[in-house]
Amino acid sequence: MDEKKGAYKFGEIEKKWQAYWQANKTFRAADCDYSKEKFYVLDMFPYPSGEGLHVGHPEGYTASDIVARYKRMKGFNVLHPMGWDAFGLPAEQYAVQTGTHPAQTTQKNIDNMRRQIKSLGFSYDWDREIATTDPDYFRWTQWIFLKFFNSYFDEDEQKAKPIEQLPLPEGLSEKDRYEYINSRRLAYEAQAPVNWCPALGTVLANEEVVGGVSERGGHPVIRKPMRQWMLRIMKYCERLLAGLDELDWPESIKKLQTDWIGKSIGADVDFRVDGHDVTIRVFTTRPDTLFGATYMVMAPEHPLADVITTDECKKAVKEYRKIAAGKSDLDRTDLAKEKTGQPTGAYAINPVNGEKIPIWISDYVLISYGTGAIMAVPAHDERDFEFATKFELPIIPVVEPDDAAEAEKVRAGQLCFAGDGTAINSGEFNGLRTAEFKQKITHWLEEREQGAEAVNYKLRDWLFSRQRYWGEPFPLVHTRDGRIVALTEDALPLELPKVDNYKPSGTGESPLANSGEWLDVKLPDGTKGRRETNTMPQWAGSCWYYLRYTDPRNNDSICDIQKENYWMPVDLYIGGAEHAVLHLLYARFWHMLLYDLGYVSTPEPFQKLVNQGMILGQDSQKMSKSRGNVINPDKVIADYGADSMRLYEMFMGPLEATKPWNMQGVEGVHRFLGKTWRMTVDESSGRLAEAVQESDADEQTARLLHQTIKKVGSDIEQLAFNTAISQMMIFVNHLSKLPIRPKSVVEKFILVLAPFAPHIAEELWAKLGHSKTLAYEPWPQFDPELAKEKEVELAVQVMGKIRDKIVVSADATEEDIKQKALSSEKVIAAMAGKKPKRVIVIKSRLVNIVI
RNA sequence: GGCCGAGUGGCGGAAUGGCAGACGCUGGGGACUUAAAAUCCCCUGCCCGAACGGGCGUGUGGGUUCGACUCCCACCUCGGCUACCA
Repeated sequence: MDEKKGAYKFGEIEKKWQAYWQANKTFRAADCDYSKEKFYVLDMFPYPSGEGLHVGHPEGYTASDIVARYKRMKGFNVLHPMGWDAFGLPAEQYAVQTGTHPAQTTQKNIDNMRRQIKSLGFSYDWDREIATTDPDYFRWTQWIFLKFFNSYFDEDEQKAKPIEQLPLPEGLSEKDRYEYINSRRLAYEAQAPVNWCPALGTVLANEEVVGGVSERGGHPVIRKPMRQWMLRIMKYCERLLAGLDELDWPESIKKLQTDWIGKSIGADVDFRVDGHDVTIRVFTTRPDTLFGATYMVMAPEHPLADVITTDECKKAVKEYRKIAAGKSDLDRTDLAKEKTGQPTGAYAINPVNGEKIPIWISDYVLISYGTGAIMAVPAHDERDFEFATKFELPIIPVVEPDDAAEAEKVRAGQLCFAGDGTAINSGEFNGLRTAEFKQKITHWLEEREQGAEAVNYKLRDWLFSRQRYWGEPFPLVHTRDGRIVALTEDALPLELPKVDNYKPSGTGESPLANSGEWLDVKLPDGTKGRRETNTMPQWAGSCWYYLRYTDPRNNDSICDIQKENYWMPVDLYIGGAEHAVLHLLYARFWHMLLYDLGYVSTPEPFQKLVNQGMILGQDSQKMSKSRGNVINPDKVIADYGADSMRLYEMFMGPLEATKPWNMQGVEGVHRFLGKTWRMTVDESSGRLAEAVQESDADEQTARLLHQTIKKVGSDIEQLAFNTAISQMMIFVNHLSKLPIRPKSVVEKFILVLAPFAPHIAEELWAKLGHSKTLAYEPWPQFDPELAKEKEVELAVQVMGKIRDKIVVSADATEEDIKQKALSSEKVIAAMAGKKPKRVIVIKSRLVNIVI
């Protein structure tokens, strides 16, 4: 078999151009080039796993690369970087098993994934590559942590300020002063529950707990309070909510963040406890149902539970609290299970009517939300209704629904109604509508100092420490006299110690607690102390990496403010929807702090966000090893080439959609590239095809070319890559049939193809006689006049049914079209002698005759 | 349970108020070839019909409109996320 000299040899071509781009630094982004408009297009950087790339990664990366390449051709100065979110559990677990340092594993995985990513020909500026595990990078992650530690939140101005500016009350002792300041830092220590596995003697990350037991070994996991570092994200709830309005993000993601923050407005109400000098505060969004409160529930962890429980109930309550403490989160929230609880024997006094109501403890009330206690209104709350039904507690309806049938059931205590209605059984408030009642009763409570309007958020302060080795160490020292001292900025980076053993310490502390002399510190003033042994969570590094790309080698600051000012914000951010809440919320939070302190110039980091959809296996199931339906990108690239891979990923369907892989589809786009090749190159000689000549395009070809330039350009702007590719296929199908293919037409098409399939485009561009890369060739202009059809075919409907088609010139008047349509024989027949009542003419579409 | 998204040929999808099924895959037929691969050409939603042609058709039922895959209401199914937040 003769190997054709000029066949489309994608392997060689792709290697050649990747080497060219690398050697010429083709995609290096120039900082602060004010002669061009900037465009920052960012991918969510990957965790460098041992599995390497899966086909989901290149989906987003190809989309962003097409935009980056297109924008360069449109004259933009494009920043398109890539890096590695390289701290994380798998490398550490591997270290525990094998003793290999996680840094080694990480480096190996990065090298492999970099090779894979490069083999797809993405136009990243590799000079800006970063890894979160690099001390030159995490030095600044630690630096930002110090900013949190050394800042407080000014409530009046609703912004963070340096801790030195914190106004101090007069006359504080040194100790009080220290505590006053500490209690206001944006990074603070607190006791918080962690997933403790007694059998393994370690704390587990949430993802290591599956179904309430440890992923490894299946041992029970309980919640145990431990000393933790927290970040005061709650201070930013309002700004995190308000900022969403300005962002060009999918509405569904904005809603997810809004719901995650979970703002609700209601009232705090104080209930006196009968026979005790204490009050229990509850939060409710329905103060209008106070008259229907028939009991009260406290979370098992509530600090007053011990105080108020009567002697008769002590034993049962103690037992219940013990069981609750041993339950995992999952057990507690399992809806299938029945509600449980114990009476404390104590009674609370309802402030609106003086009624005595029993106080229970139950784990359906969470200590972490609101005040950790509720007033239960079974008639109007599903959970209370279920609980009251089980424990035979009274149900008093106080809101009457508007629907009469519903109202009857509610009155009979048979139906729980949580909507708005009219007040009943509520004394002087009877007859009020829900909204008005809420206002009045809140005011009433305020007057008597038994309650007040209150706002609550679901979002908790961010538990920021992990009991792990492979993370950023906290730049903090615990002194022997019990103080916490931050390292100075010039002491950064604080690197991880070398350890022999990556196993957890067994005390619940991180493996760093075993790391000998690293732990002992002598501060510059001579004070001795022990280093903080927790490390930061994986989110830390990804909270600000987009900033580092603007100035990745800066040794004096996170990034130069002028460069930051030039490049930020990110104009287009593409990544998976699984980061809709956590990463995107945490990154916005960090950005706000840096904004408050003047280190960045924009209030929000990511202007436009797009989520790529999931790619399923050929069997339309989620790809997984166990199903054996995983597609290996290396294999696809070896068999069909990177350009085919890129093209197929985009041709499968809309970017945001979930869609199944299909190898035959890859062959389809591969055929298209082969056709494009043969349209331009003579396969036997490898030279330009003879049909490609200097000549003018015929009218139809010119029209199709201009339509293609127009459609592909606008489709890229809308990220509708599948339809752009389909248009290019139509074009190639047409042009390759022509015996003479005007060179200028071929050239323009190659430029249009280039963002999608850059290797073959570069090669063909060279064959067409150009000596340098097409990466910065201007995007071809289309002429709207040339793109217009001369004649259009219109459908003619009679009463909405198509009866004939007519061809008219594109500039025919409505009257011309009407005449032509009405004179059609088929139309006349269909009208069966009736007179047209109305004739609707939609130019270039159709005519509808109403009779 | 809640929220979000999606239901269109044998398959991925296109059309978001104006000719449903572009483009690709699959399947069928043909050309080229000693033969095969590759390539090229034609056909390919369903039903009736020899054909011309006709009828039906975008998850289901209703509605708005001259006209609905597209807008509104109700329901069904599938997928993703979430989990007692008072």
